[in-house]
Amino acid sequence: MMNFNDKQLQIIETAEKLFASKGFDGTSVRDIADAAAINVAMISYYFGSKEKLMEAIFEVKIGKVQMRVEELLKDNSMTPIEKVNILVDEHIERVMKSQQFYRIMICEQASNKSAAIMGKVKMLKIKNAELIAELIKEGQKKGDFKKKVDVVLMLNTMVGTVWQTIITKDHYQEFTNNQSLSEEEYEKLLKKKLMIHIKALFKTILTNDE
Amino acid sequence: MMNFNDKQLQIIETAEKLFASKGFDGTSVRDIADAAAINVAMISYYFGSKEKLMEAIFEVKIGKVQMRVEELLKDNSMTPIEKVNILVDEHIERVMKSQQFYRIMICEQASNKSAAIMGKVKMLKIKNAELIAELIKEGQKKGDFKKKVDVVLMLNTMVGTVWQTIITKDHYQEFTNNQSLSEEEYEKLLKKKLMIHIKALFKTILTNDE
DNA sequence: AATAAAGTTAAACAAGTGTTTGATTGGTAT
DNA sequence: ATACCAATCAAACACTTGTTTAACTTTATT
Repeated sequence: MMNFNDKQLQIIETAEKLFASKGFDGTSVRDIADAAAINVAMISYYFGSKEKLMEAIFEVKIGKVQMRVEELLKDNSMTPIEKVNILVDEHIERVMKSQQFYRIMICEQASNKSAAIMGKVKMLKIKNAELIAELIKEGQKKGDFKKKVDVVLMLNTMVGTVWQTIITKDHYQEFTNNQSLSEEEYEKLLKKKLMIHIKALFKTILTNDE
Repeated sequence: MMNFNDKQLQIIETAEKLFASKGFDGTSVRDIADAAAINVAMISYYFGSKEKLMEAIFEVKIGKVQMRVEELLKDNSMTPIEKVNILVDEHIERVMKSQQFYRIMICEQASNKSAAIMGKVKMLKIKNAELIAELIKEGQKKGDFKKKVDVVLMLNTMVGTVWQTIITKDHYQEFTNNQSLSEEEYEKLLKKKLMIHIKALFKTILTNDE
């Protein structure tokens, strides 16, 4: 894991926003340099290349998520059920807060150009799936969860639903008669709805035996 | 709705594949021309620009989906429950079959650069949501479905789960101990799992009253 | 067969790309 | 003060981008 200095972090932050709104290819190194008020050469100087800058962005973001999830699952003052619920809430909170970044991530995953980035994402996903699978097992032993649970499909439903809701939020604001709300209020409402919706789905997935 | 001749359709088909695997910005008009064995100028000649070519791709694909959904929902030899199940199955079948195209669509949506394309996608989504909302109402009248159903969230769960499963299918093949399967077999298995999973979720969303 | 239109081409175009260079600055340690 | 090294800069580099041009072949119409 690399350590970045202030200047690098400033560039990373600026680039993250630009990549998110205009895409990786759609953003030139000069755009980044202008927005960050630095010279173009500094990007190559600090990161080696535009591609490596992107990797640095992912490294920072993914590292944070990884740490938080591990911390939560280690905590043994909570039951598996509680942990799953918090996992859902925090995932939604996180994605809603850094929508920009997740837009890049989606694009990168969808077009899987950079092997380095895909590798990082894959590692994160696998690691998380393993941790959560263990959590589920714990809950099964306690008798809280049913015996057969497909962890991957469950996580895909969470991640997928949240993503799809964010991506299409503008489409449906009209449809669901929420035009009167400010963007902030509407996002708050969406967040709340999502949390209830996904936790309800998880309850079915985890407990409804038949 | 435009009508395209054979040459145009050939270019559309080639471009679709390239855009899907390398992204819109990642694919040059020369790449397309080479792959389609035509001269670069033909793209401008037939479509006006690279951007308009992309729009043409979306027009063709979206038109097909729109028609099929409308046809299915009009059919009155089936109950609402049956229609919902078919809707799920056909969605999964469709996305699995044209994974390439859906990768572009996801990227386009995530980075919303082209207003023209976003407009087309939005129209499709709204139209479909309206049609399915009507279908749900029908089911509610018959007493098959519960009273409060959030159609948008329900659709987001379907679309999102399928998408996420496809995007990350490589990550998890190892994790779920399916390395021995060929890619074709693994996709078949995924498709089957997805259909069961989502229909189960829909059953909860549509009927589980509490 | 003559004329017009459509299709196709290689080459040129202007603009933008990521990266490197080599000079210059500013601060730190000798 | 000197030497040193990292930071910063404008400029240049080599290359790719999407699009247009103008010449040509092919096809269809009269």
